[in-house]
Amino acid sequence: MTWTIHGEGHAVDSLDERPQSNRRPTMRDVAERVGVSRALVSMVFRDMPGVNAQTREKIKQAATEIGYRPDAAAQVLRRARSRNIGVLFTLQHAFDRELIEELYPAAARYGYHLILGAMMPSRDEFAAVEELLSYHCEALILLGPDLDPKRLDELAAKLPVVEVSRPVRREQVDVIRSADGRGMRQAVDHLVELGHRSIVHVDGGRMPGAVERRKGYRAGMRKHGLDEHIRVIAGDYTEESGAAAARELLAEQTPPTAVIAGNDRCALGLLDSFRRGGLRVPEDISVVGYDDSRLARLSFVDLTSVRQDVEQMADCALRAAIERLDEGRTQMVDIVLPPTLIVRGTSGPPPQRRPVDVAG
Amino acid sequence: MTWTIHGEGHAVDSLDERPQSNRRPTMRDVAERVGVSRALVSMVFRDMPGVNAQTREKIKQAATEIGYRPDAAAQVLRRARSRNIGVLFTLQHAFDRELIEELYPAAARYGYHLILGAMMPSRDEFAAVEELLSYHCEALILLGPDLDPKRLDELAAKLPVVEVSRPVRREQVDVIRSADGRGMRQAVDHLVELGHRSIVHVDGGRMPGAVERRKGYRAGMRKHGLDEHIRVIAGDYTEESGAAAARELLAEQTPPTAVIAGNDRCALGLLDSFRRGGLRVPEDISVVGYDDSRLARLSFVDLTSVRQDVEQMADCALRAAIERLDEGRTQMVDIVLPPTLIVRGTSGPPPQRRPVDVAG
DNA sequence: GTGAAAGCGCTAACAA
DNA sequence: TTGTTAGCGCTTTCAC
Repeated sequence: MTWTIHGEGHAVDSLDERPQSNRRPTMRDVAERVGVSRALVSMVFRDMPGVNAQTREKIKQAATEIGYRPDAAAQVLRRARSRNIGVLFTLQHAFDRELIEELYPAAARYGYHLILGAMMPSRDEFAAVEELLSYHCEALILLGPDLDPKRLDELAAKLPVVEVSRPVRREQVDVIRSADGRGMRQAVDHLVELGHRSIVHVDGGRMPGAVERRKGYRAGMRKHGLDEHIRVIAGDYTEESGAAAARELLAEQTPPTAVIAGNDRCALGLLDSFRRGGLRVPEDISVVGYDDSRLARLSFVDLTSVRQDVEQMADCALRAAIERLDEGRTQMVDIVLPPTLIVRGTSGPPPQRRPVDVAG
Repeated sequence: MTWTIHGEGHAVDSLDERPQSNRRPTMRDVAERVGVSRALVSMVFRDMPGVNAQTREKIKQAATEIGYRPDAAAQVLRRARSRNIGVLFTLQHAFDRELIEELYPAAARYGYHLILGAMMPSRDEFAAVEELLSYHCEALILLGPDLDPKRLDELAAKLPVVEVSRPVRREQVDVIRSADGRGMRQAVDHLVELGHRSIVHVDGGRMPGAVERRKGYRAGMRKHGLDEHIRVIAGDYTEESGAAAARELLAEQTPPTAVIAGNDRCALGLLDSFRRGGLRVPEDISVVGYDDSRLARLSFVDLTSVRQDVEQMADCALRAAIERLDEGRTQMVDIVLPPTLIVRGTSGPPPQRRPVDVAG
């Protein structure tokens, strides 16, 4: 291991370097500087009415001057309510990031704070949840994590829990999701309208929404009388699973004319492997994804995909938590938002072929 | 907008549903249950010596029974040191996630806690930093964010600040990065050894590490006497910029035989567009990425790429902070870790061509 | 090996 | 409109 270090680590006579041992300014410091009581400073920082505008201004300014900043720990400790909402995420899917992005403004709108809790191979669910609870989170929003039902019930007995995307069906766990079944049916409709009949689905196994998407695919196919063309290949929402499915299909005599992937990552694997296998998309085969992720929108991917309304999902998730927190709701709620099919360049009419299966 | 709601939001006579108004158990509850003092319980939870093993056991068990969990807010408030380290990230690049993943175990090793602060379009740097400071973070690790130098100096005057990947060169800001210049030279060496001479670099503009990578590319080319083949196309670490560069190159009479991308995302754009343009990789053109991200490792991408040692970067970042916190270091440190070229399937010998530029 | 007591910085109820 | 007061749950001396 080679490294370069500029500057050695020797301590100096700590006098001016950094205001060592200079404890952080407190409310008392601000109050004394202005010559008012601490309570008044507190009111100013909580934007409470009943403080002379001039005094308010003086206090704000004094605070800035001495670099005062409210102490979240003290606030959380003292207040009856923390107004903290914990967000448990895994960052495994681009969708997580998009949701978190939307959660921030939504939380601000409702006067709540978000506390992020990462769940990772190096940090299990338990550690993450404990941390969130130790910071007085009043509710939990779960983005990706695969908590087992028992644990979920335990948590939900203590505080409001909202699952996003995973329709868990526990008595006390709210669920926000998009109508995955409907989204899939839209995808099937779209392909059928283009003239496809042999449409395969590469699914997402046990991943969030995968069951509904699979069902939606089957229902959509049946609706068009394509029962005998129904075919699901097992996958897991990864590029690899898409690539594997593509290789399987490429090896066949009569590959399908269209494939609907469980999500965009899977679609990406399909796209790449089909093209490497010599198929043109969409001329030889159509591919449809799910999520309308950043990936799908890239000009060179240009993937037809089903879009979930992330902004609204974020808002609903927060609202679900807040309804329990502030409005006394105790009944479970399962909110299903409508998805939208975004047609792009990877879907088109099927290739002309000798009418070999006009049996249907 | 359509949605389905199962269950209506009417409040019930709050008696058994959820232990309403049941304040969370405190240390006092545990102490009373066991019949000891609160101080003792505190010692047990801090794993301090000097507590009878049996008593310790009884206390732990009582705590579990009543569902006691230490209150982080109270701890942070009371303790002289929070041992919290704030991590400011953007999630724009896969690298962020990998680093965070490694930071957790590293922090645990040193007895510190991580607090995540997301910086997003919907949440500016200021809000994120304020939040971290309000939770008594003792040091800040910056992953992606593009703080301006002035702000950086201000922060560094208050607490240790460690930049990962961005060599910012401020008097008091520690930097952990990999030797991007060296990594690029390795990439150039590799391609030259394969027989390439016309090697283009699609750079990363002002993104982290881009300057060094660009310099490394130039230096590498010069080392091999390929000065006149030096060519940098402007990019920004996105797939789009790679795709644009590829289109530009495809339109040329004599495209280069190899391209080194500023990062893997850019390489992905290059790969896709080259293939769509009818070029085979690596037979017609070689492509090398940077970061060795999850993307590069996908079997169907199989990208030759330069790997940064994420685990070690995480460890160094934490150590840099801790050296200032606990060991009195006050001199800036700039740690440069060696990268490794990972050769995969997108680089190979250049195509045989009429010897048109054997001038060099 | 154990317990009593004094706050950490802040909020909220009340009094002036 | 402003000030007083009593803790929130925990840590940390210091005395027993």
